[in-house]
Amino acid sequence: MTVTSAHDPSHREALWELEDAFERGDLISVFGRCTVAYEGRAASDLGTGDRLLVLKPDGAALVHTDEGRQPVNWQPPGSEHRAAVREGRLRVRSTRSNPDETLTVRFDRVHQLSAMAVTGGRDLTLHGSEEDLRTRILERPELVEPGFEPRETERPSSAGPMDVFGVDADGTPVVVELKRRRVGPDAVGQLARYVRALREELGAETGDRGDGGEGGGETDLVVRGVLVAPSVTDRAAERLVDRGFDHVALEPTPEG
Amino acid sequence: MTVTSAHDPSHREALWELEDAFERGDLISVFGRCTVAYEGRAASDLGTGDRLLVLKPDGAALVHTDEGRQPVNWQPPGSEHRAAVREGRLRVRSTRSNPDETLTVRFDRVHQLSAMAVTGGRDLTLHGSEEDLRTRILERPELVEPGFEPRETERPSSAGPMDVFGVDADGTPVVVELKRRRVGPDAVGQLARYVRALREELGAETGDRGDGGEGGGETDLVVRGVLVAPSVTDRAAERLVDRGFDHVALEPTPEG
DNA sequence: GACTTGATTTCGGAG
DNA sequence: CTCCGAAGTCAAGTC
Repeated sequence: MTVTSAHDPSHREALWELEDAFERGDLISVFGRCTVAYEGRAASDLGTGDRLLVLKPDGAALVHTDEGRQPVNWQPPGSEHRAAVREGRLRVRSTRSNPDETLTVRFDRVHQLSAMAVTGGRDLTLHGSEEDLRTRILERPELVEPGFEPRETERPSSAGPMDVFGVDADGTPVVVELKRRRVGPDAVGQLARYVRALREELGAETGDRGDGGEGGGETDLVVRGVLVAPSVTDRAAERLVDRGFDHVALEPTPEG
Repeated sequence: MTVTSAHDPSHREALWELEDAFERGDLISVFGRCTVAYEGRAASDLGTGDRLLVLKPDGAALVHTDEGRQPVNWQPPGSEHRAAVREGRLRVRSTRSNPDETLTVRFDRVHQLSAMAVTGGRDLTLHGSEEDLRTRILERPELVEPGFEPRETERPSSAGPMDVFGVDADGTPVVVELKRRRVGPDAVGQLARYVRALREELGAETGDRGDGGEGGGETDLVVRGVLVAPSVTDRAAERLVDRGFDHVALEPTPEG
């Protein structure tokens, strides 16, 4: 494992090290006093201060301050890094196209520069995702409700693919929307789109009533909607009732 | 500006440096060969490999590989960092509560460790956000349509606050939903929620017709919905027509 | 605290 | 390439 490291390098030295590191495909970390400018989908400016710049061989660039999980400025993978000394400062610029975006970091001083070749070991195994929830339901459909029979996942519709499509004990079609965590009103809207699309597809007699809510009631709903999530917000619960949909409380993995 | 730097430190040396850096409130960068384990809202494991660990004094922790804008593992601000030598490895652990989450990085070897005190210079001026779009519309309402009069921003409703509420040239109430970029069907659903809520609030005669789409037409809509965004997807456009809403093509800043 | 929405969201998959 | 939805989304503002 080769690690390059330079303490308080001159701009020239830093430039050489950066260009070598770009060439080698290293992962790079630069501490220094700098300004940052971004222009692309939006535009931003950041005054002088000490920050950490991370440059990745895939084109990603991250400018981090001492706070926050998010970089204060960045450039996504696919960008191209270039470095130069301009007007007495070390300028690092990352550009990409589609959309055209440019991130420019200008260093007054570079305090510390490190670079390391990094390959492999990128495969993360994650548990507790929405896919885990789907697997759980397909293996134990009764967790949705007794008699539920999944028929298809990612079933296409004019509104896009629905998470799980199946039928209940009465043979009534059921659209199931899965969420790995507590959900708000948007998820109900999403479920409603799929249910509506399926009702239209099946030529359901009821059209899309059930919207109005009060009074009418959900007579002869030929397509049911079920939201499977650990819990729902109050507003989401209201909308579920309005639409005549059901909520099933379920975690992506057994006992959290 | 004080920068601490250690090349190929022993675990003991790295531990001392880390603990000092925690004490000083430094921003820390660690290159090394490590495994990563996460447990909390979900759970994940990452096998041995060379990575960059960034530790912030606000509690944020980031594990970066050579690819991607996103860290492969992380801990949000508010966590607490601790370091120790265990079983011949340098273990760095960040924990937080609510939700209870733990990130554990175990280093076989530390290649390079740097730390620097970083304060201030965190104020970013960003242009091109949704707020800029709102400002633009409030200053030049005719960009929405001739005769449009904004009356309120963030107007509350049972469905949440609407971006802009106003009236058109005929005095008809208008709900405006703003998006800084091209939008899909979800934005139309969001607008529909606000429009429906306002119709109910105003005791509108039409309820929420206009859904069925074909035929009926949008007779006597007492509340209009306008989506302001640079552009919309085909599916979103269909839903706009279904609902009887309008789209106004507008960028958050002049000549984007 | 919970809730809602925006974001230079990023990311992955399908068409 | 665009479109669509998930994410350990994060982060900000409000209640």
